[in-house]
Amino acid sequence: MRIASQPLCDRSEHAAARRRLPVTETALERASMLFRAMGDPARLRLLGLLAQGPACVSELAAIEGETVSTISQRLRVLRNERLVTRRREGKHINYTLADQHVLDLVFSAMAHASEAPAAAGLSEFESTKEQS
Amino acid sequence: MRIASQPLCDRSEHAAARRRLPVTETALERASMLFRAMGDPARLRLLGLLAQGPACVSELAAIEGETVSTISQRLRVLRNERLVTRRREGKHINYTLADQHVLDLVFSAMAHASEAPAAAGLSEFESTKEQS
DNA sequence: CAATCACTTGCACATTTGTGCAACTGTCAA
DNA sequence: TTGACAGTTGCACAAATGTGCAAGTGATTG
Repeated sequence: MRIASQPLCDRSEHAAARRRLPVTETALERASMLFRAMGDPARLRLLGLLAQGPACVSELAAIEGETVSTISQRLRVLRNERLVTRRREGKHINYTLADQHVLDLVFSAMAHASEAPAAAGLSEFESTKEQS
Repeated sequence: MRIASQPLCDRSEHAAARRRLPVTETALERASMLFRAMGDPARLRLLGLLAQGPACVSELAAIEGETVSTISQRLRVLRNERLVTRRREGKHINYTLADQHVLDLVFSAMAHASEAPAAAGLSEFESTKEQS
């Protein structure tokens, strides 16, 4: 089930023109897990809140208007990808962004997102100015 | 079903300590869609390939050992988030990374991912050095 | 000790997502 | 026009994901 059944085009010139990039398979796998963790509005909003300062679960639950359980689950996903860090302080457990890196990621994404008003009815072909 | 039913802790000092951040709800929504699009190993691998140069669908299908249909679907998701661009050239349609921005995002993620060897059995609390 | 607060987790359920097949559109060449 | 090639899309199905409830852990207080 992994073999392309349709006939292939022959475009090996392009393959030759590729730049070499150090992209290992495992790094790619991890990066995708990281993106997936951030790929949920609710979780991303949580990161946004934590970007403004540390907070405990029930605090976040109150702000979001969700159950503590739900928030805890969301934080668990973020924690699994080391996006947030947890520290016990007396009765509560405080969550914080793991590092500035995370924030950069979020801002980069928002920058990209605000450049183009999302995809809806974009023309079939963005530009069409070259020879056959 | 959106009201926290458990008793809340009172930590308003933290709320006061938050830094202001211009994070609109729609920007956040879009960013999460973007992350979601990148949150799949197969699609991220596609971005990795395109980072090395433009390619057409069947070329990518051959490299990945997948059906043309599958690759096309994956590219569609990336295209919806404006991560890649498409241009007809004769018989084929060439895909390219939309901009350098995208590459930065991927590299940032991989940097973060390689810092910590993914989460598995990390200690319950990363650090525990403060008063009650 | 028991009671309470703060949080986590097991489970069940509905929703979303990814995939391939088959059928479609669109391009080029004879 | 016909045929071959390059991609896309509708559909159905399996797998993954997000959610809340209820029951659990762990720390603090009486």
